[in-house]
Amino acid sequence: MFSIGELSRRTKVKVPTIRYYEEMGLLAEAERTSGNQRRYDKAGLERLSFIRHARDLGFSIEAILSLIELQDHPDRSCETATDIAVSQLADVREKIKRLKLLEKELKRISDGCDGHGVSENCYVLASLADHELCEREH
Amino acid sequence: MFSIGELSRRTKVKVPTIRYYEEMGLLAEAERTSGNQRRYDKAGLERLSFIRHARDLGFSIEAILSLIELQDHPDRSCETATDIAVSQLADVREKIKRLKLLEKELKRISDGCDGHGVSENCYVLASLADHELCEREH
DNA sequence: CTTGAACCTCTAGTCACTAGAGATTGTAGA
DNA sequence: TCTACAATCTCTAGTGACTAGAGGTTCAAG
Repeated sequence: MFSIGELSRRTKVKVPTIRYYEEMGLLAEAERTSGNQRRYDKAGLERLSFIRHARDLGFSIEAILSLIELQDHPDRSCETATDIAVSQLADVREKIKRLKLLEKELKRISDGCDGHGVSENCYVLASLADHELCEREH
Repeated sequence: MFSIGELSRRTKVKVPTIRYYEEMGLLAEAERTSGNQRRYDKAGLERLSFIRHARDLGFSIEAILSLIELQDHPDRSCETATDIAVSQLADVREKIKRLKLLEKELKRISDGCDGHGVSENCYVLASLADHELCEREH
């Protein structure tokens, strides 16, 4: 049995965040000492690792809640879990696509400027002001 | 002179968002009709387009505030604007890098599952639970 | 038995909006 | 000119996923 601080150290999840996860129903309510402090065991550690890992992968709290519900009903099909992962993947790919376009434009913008006065037509400001200067839609 | 709704239609920025930008100091306080409704001119339209474009590129409100301040003091060097753009570009590249790692892992995860029961070792759930299954750190 | 780090709950703040209530205004058609 | 009613106004509260701080209590080492 270990304290919330120990759990925090082991999982790299901050203490208030752990309490927040409990409040959100991601973590079961922890056992308490006679003095009302939370105590965790290996199961708690594992669940928090799961949550942290899923959050790192960009899953929303809500999605994780579904995943957890699934774990607690092992009779159901794995399909839902796969659906959630697949939709997460689509999300990530969309984000990458958008960011790559932005990267291109930002590179173009920041390469165009070389430290002259703003009054003499700063390319950064001009580019932002005038969408016509973009190479493509975004 | 046009209304906030018209401005919204032209810039694709929602009406409450326009009011929010005004409150945040990104947009100057608009002129008003005798009945207290906001009226905008070409200058307002241009500034809002600038803001929208910068937001699309992921600049924070705070960064845009700096950029606007720069526009209003054309005597200063363009360097600050370039710095902001360059740091934005670094941000975007970092995000792309991270997302690509996630994409890889998510692909691996969602490919591994084919609809069998969760109890028989669903790969999605197992992967999330056990970081050891990751190909690399994230 | 004392000290002080760690813990507790609670409220409020973050960012960039978004939604809704309830009241007022602008404008097009009769 | 009157009447609808869409659009506008202000204000408050909610979103997601935390983070920060106040003020009080408990645990564990010395």
